[in-house]
Amino acid sequence: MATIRDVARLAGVSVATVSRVINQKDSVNSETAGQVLKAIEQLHYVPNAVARGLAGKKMGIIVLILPDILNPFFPALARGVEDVAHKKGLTVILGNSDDLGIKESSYIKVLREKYVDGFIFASNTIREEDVESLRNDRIPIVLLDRGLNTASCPVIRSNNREGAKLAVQHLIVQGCQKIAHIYGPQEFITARDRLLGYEEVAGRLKGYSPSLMVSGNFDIESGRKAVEQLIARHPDLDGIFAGNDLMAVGALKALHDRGIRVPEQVKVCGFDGIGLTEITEPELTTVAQPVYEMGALAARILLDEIESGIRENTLRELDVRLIPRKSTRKEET
Amino acid sequence: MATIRDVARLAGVSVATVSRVINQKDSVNSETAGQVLKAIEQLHYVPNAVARGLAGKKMGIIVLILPDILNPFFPALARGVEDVAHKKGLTVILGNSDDLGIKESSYIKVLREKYVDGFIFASNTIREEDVESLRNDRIPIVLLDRGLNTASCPVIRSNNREGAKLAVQHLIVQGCQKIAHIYGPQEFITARDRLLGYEEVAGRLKGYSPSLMVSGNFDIESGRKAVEQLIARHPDLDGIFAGNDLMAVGALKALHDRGIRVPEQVKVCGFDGIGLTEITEPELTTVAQPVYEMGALAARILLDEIESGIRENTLRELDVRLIPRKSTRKEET
DNA sequence: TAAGGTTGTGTAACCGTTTACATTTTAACC
DNA sequence: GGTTAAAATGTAAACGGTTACACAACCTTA
Repeated sequence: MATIRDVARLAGVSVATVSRVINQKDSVNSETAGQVLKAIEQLHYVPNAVARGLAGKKMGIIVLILPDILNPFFPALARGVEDVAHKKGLTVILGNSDDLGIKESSYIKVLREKYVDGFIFASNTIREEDVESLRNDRIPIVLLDRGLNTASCPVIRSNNREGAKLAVQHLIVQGCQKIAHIYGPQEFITARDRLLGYEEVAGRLKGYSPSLMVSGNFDIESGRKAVEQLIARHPDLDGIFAGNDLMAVGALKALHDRGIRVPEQVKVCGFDGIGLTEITEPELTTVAQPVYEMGALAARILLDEIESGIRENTLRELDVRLIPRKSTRKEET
Repeated sequence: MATIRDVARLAGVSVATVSRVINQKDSVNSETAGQVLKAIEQLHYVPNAVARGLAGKKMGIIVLILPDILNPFFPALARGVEDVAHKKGLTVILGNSDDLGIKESSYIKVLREKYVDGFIFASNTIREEDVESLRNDRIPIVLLDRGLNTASCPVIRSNNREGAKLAVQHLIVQGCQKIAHIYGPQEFITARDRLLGYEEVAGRLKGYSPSLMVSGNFDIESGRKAVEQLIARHPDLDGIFAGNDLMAVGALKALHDRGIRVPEQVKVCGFDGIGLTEITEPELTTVAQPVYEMGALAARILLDEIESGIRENTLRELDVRLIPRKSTRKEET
């Protein structure tokens, strides 16, 4: 592999000049630049990223830490990040944290020494101290789905509360009168906001009772179990709003197993808009988050900060949209 | 951040000695080593990975190139790779190629200059020349799902042909007599092998006809269309072996739309074993590949080669296993 | 006891860039 | 033409490690 010195020699200039041409920094006589370019061409010279990284403390790499790429919510996020990064010539390192603060810290420790340009955390367990320490070293960060309190960096999330309200209102319009909610782990702000949205709308219903809210873990199995509880408590329930799609799928399964027909007897609505929702029978109504766009936006914000060095610690809340499908269809009379 | 020179100064030795202690190379007096260790501790010194990378041409990074992380087959693969890599202290760069040779080349070009330690290609379109050029630079590679001809590097895949035979035999045992096959793009060896396995077993059936084989694209929509064709040609067909799970899901949908009941009238079997298969109604029988293990194995082989420098260009074919579910259930009489 | 091995350590070159600073050349103005 | 600013280029010191080579001190061994 040719080095910058080879190029300099062939072009009859110093390495500094070659570097200037490559980076289009400072001024270079256009004729000289031509010589250099020709030499670069001739030697098939490509600048070495590691040497650059060492000198400039930036490797052209961003890191995406998420809980688990196996969770069907995250591939779209990852793809959004990667597409934007790749377009700008950066590469993406992927880390699965399993929502373990320790694992996150370990990624940060290792990657910091690799001079990565920035981090995107889609994981809910990042430690405040880790964020602080990265900020101190002026390493850009973008957070997904975190609370406002962490106002020291840009945060992206979607409008979970509004989404939940949309879901419940939709169920009402479709004729439901007794609507239950399976909520996710309350340490996640997303789960809290969805619960709040539910309460705001469903709380006004005549048939409402706090016992219509049961907890789940954001996975299929817990959705299933939640339905068992709900049916026992409220045999007359006619609508379920699940805190995410996986739990909604579990609910669908439990209802099917008990011979309760969806949507005729009970209508079900999920949240997230993952691909699975088009595959269930009946297809699942859901409140779709713009997951790919969230990833892409996170990457763009991160890259902007990397390029400009300017922090914009704004909170961006993206709009969600309801996708009505068969699982909440009103029977034609 | 402290550097190796700070440590050397504090310990009263040369940087070479510090380096020796860190890397446990060459011999160092144990007393001296103690001093160095103490200094390292005291300064919270962590070696800089980029400087190391520049000197040693290895950044402690491996690359996983796959067609598209959105395809539900790949997250498990990625997770397998990442878990093994993370355990050994390496990080993983992820690239989506969209099965475009150009995109793969572009990743290779960029990443080579980042001194990545090795590549795993789960993408079917890597150019022979790219493989060659990496091999020439002694950069380790592992290939997934490629043919034998590319015998210049380790290849991992699962036993697609046996799996297809398992699937068809299972359908026969469940009572099917006229079994169709929806095959994937024939430029993929996986799709070819599955087709061969199908022909080998189904070809012996009385009702067999070449027109029972129709093509698909490994996606849901093409599975749907394939069924339309099949039903038109063979209204009496009673079994479908789809070349992958996504097409099987499409088949299920098309059958459902036409009011054909699964498994009573037609039985359906997929291939891959992705999570979706547990969510359909009826749940989908499938031939499961050990996807996570394939990823983990690929990473282990790669890391072995990185550590030892020894190439073992073997082809490993992993066993698949049939998971019988409702979509092929025989009605009790 | 002289020759030949180990063991332990330091010196300095090297990996391939960027960039602060110095120096030279050119342009611009009165 | 002389002064000054701007443009163009070169020199060499970072960036933070690894490692070939040299050398000293201490053992062996015949």
